[in-house]
Amino acid sequence: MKQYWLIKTEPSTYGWDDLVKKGSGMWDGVRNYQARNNLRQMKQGDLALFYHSGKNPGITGLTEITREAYPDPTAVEGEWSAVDLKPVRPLKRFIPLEEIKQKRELKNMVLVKNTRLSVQPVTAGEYDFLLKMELTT
DNA sequence: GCCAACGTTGGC
DNA sequence: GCCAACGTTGGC
Repeated sequence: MKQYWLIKTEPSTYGWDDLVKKGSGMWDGVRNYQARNNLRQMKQGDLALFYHSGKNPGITGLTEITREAYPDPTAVEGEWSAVDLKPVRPLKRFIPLEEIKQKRELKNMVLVKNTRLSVQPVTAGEYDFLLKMELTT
């Protein structure tokens, strides 16, 4: 069964445009155990929503996991993991965090409940709802 | 730039 | 094993 995820990034460091420019990316540098464990759960073909944090936070695009967890080459110490992913498409419109927080259907999203987790699971219900939001204004 | 929330570290 | 101190993330 396909799983859904949400990955956060600071656009000034590495944003959607960077990923699109390169065509694919290695998701490395995760240094939080919960986030790492989520990375390790990812399967090839899983979809991950691409979220920009910082100024004007929200979801910008959709990505697909192309390589499952392997040791993070940027880790000098400790057992950390990285995955590879590629952009699928930008969302038809940017979905701001502010709007997500207003939806009753999304009030249990990890994004809302645990704002600081950088790699998090998204339920199928939440995923479907977000894709519907994408089509409305 | 501030601060709340959370994770990690280290003393005991 | 508890908890205070500290560092980091990320919304505002």
